[in-house]
Amino acid sequence: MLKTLVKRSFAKAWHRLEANERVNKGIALIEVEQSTRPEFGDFSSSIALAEARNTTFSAHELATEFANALRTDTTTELYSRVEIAGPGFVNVFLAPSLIHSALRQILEMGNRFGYSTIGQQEPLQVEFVSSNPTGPLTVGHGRQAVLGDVLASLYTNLGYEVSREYYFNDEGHQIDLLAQSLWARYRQEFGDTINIPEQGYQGEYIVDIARQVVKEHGPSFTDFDEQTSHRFKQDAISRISSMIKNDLSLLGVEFDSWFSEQTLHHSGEVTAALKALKAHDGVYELEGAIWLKTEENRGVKDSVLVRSDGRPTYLMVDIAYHINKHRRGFTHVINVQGADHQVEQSSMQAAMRILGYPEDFLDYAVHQFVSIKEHEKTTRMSTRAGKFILLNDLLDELGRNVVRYFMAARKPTSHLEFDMDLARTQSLDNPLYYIQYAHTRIASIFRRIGSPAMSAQVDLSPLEKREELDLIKQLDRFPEMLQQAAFEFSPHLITDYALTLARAFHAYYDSYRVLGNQKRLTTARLALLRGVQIVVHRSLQLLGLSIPEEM
RNA sequence: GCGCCCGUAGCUCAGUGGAUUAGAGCGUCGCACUCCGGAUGCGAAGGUCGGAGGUUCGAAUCCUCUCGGGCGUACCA
Repeated sequence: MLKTLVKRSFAKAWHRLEANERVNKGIALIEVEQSTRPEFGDFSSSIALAEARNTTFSAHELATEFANALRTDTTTELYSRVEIAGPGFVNVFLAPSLIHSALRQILEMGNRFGYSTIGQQEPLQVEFVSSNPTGPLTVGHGRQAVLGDVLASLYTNLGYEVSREYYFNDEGHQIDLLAQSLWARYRQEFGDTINIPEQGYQGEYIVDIARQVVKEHGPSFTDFDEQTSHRFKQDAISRISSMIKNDLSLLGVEFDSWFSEQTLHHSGEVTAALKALKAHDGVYELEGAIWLKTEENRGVKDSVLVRSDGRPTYLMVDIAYHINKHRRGFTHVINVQGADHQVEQSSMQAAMRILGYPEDFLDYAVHQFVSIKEHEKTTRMSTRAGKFILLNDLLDELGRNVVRYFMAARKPTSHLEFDMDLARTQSLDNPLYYIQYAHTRIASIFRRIGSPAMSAQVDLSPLEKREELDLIKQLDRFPEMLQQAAFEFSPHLITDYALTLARAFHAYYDSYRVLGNQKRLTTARLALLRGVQIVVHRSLQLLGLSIPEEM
């Protein structure tokens, strides 16, 4: 990577500068950044400005010294020019041959470009969606599904051994309510006036399920006894979870494992988890309940683990679940969750601390909510009231690619306003198609010439236009951007990057002709297009979007 | 009250310490096709980066206060 090379050379030059007695030794942080304007070169450093105070030089004098140190480094031929500008910036202009070598590397790597081995195959789990099987997925879940799925791909790309998991709350109060709601709807089919419980589920889908039960079993369930309750529970769960799986699959999201909450209860892991917390002095009793000591973390008060009637809370079970994850050998766990789970996140982190797990074991990728804007009206989601826009409806109308793109293109910590009218009427002006079109145009030119294999040995020296060198520099940034997107839980960096790259490509392609009489030039430009194609391909792939050859 | 997130162009959003032109898409207005796919390109108009202080050589970006919006603040899950 170009930046790495530059940074290394800067560090070396700075090291030599430290021989000067007017400079303090060994504390400078070498910062290199990509220049924002062409006249500032390719990379620049403000190190002289930041470090002048640790020397007896002025910032400008220090920059001069530093620039000289860079220029006299004869071991490399990185720069065509080194300049000082403004109050003390040092700007370097890369030699074209160096930039060409970056493209050569991309051609050599092909579709492996951007992969990294940082993760060293460490087992990492991404847990996401994990919606209760009490109703179909909403657009909010859709955002989480896309976020989790892309993060999982990103970490795979960084060399982690990634597993996607869905945690299934198939036990507890909400499930009881679900069964009761289904029972009420079932009896209503026979004209009985049984009401849905106050906090129960009102959605139309419960009616559909009730009708199916009627169809299969008739009026045979006359009382809501233990057996019927159990039956309705399992029936509702299995039907709703297959709805959920179906929606996810339409979105292109596949899980490696589905973890059932019931298993934690049956295996005794919940009890064991409580015991472990007790052994670490992490709990206390008050008013007949057992509480977790959260040490007033981020303004969050202590939470109940075991109710006074002896039943464990959701948090208690969740702690057992995380112990289970740790035992399964995951060294990193990323939980993707909505912003409404803040308290749980703090409590869980506290529990992990109490149990002595490493600080980096558990991370939360938090995302804000989604609202749908349609005809100037904004609708918010609420599952229980039965008023929500279903992910399924969105997929039906817009298709997997558009939905995934819109969900991924926003910074997760920002509220996402999904503009239906825009998504519909402008689907042809959609940025997604603009990116895909870049790939298509390149695919088309290679089809036309019979798609010869592109050798990395090709002579790239004819690539001397500023647009060509800029394109290569953009391609070269790809791996670094991917790392940032992964570590900052920010898939939108990929969509931003891809859009910028596509723009640069379209502009270039419009003003320079690739196929021509000059063989060397044509070959070199084809190599450049291949490089762009590789990176666009990889971007779309990581986002889970289709990569069209034709549109 | 307390905690977290957000406030940047008409709309939807990037940018979270760097250089007297703060970016993109959509929308508006104008221009460019005998040419590798026009799902394209070029240009224009449009912003005191919610407000006020502060830190710094340097602030949309960091700190404090403040105004506005969202989400929490359950012996719900």
